[in-house]
Amino acid sequence: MGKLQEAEELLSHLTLFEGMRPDVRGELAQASVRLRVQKNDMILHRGEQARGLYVLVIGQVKISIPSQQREKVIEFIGPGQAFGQAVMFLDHPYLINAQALSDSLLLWIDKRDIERALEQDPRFALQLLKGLSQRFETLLLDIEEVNLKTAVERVAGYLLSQPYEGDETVLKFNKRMIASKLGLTPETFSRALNQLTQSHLISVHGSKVQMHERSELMSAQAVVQTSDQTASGHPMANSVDRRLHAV
Amino acid sequence: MGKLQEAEELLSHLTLFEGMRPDVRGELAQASVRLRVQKNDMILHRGEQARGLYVLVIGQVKISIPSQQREKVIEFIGPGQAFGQAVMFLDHPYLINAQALSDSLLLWIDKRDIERALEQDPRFALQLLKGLSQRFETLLLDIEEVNLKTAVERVAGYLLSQPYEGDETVLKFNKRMIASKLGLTPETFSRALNQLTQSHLISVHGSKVQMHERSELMSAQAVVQTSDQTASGHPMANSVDRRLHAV
DNA sequence: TTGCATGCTTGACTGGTATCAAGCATTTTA
DNA sequence: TAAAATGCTTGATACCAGTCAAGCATGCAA
Repeated sequence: MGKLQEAEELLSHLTLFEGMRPDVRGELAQASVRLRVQKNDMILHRGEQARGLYVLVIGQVKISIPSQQREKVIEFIGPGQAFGQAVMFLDHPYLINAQALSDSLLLWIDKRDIERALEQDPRFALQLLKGLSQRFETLLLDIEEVNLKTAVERVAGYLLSQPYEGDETVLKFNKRMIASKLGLTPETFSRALNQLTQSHLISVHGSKVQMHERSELMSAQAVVQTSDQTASGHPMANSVDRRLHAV
Repeated sequence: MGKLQEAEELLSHLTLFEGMRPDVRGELAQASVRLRVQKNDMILHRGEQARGLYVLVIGQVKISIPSQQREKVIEFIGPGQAFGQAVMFLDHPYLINAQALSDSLLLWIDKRDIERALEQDPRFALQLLKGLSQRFETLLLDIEEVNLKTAVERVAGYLLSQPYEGDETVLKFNKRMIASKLGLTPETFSRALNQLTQSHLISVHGSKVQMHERSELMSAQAVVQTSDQTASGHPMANSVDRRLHAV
């Protein structure tokens, strides 16, 4: 019966379970449920109670906030990433929907098994914390973008953040979804691509985008200032030193 | 020398350290640095390297994303809450600023001590995970609001979310900051309060806000749909049952 | 092949929020 | 108490993005 070995094999390749004690990982492998979903299947709905977490092994998943008028895409999940953790630890119902964008293979692990592993292996706890932290930071950056950047800037930023070959990127999702991820309507997204084209920074053919001058595109992205301006009215060479005078 | 007992006493009252093994908590208490900051002091800057985390014991702290044009307030931290964790686990520089809004007492704990405690006490890991999850959810809700609600709706929602006595709320921060938290300019915030006043839903006197009809104010808040519409084109009574046919 | 749905683009228009500017009120400083 | 800074409000205006609508291209189905 190779099922168990197979599951262990899967887990051992995922960052989330990296560095774990083999025996604890083995138990998780045994507890994990392997599931296949088809393109467009809903994996979880807003409002449902969370009973465990998901790890995507193969495929693509869309995380979004549903709304009658229009949904808001929060992020695209790729292989190796987990989702549904945050809510699991809080005993809240899900705030988000998760939908398969392609036929996918997932692992599902029950909350109780997660907590048991947590108790036995601190390295697993650390991996979970890292994963959550990563997604937290991503949300922060998204909030920053929506609040401080225009449509064209966000689109430029998105293009630059994508993997590319030569000067070409291929959009991995349909434009409607990318627009939603950037907090835009499809129309505005289309017009933003148009503007960048007019400025000779890119050219678009379907889902293929050529970026002619990455450096110029970066200036169009209007980066938000990243560090060490001394805070207005509170000059401070190094806040760590200053603040570590214990009381 | 009561310093150590004092620190232990402090920790034992904070949710983050609840349920910990006393000896591990003792070590954390010993490792923690107690620090006082004054109103308006910067506690940490964007771009700095994270070496540990902070727990607010007394006071108020503002977490914000700095920007030349205008800052974006992410959240207000109250006593008992931790901040700076997310980045700590990732070895990234901070994305945010933290500034004291009033004279405050904080604890600072070095990353290595946190990780040591993590290894020894899984309950601490769970508390950390819960804390991070909570803040993750909060960010999600903020993104939802910015994307799907108008200024007036966001202001109504904010007022309803605040603690109140009778029909009165007292705004705990200046309006400029609240506006930024809601992703608005101070002008728009002011006008939104005005609109709600014109509709006889509230009346404002300085930082005191009277909410005349909470129920009507709630309808002005235009709640986003919360659950179980069956997904367009993918009817499914209960996704858990359906998806748990393991492969 | 035709028909129909879906995805994307483009145009005209609207509207909500930001911006700029002025003025008042309150608090802080001298 | 006066002077200055800060916080807040209000008005006029601008502009960015959303909405509505039409049209085209592509892909899928009959």
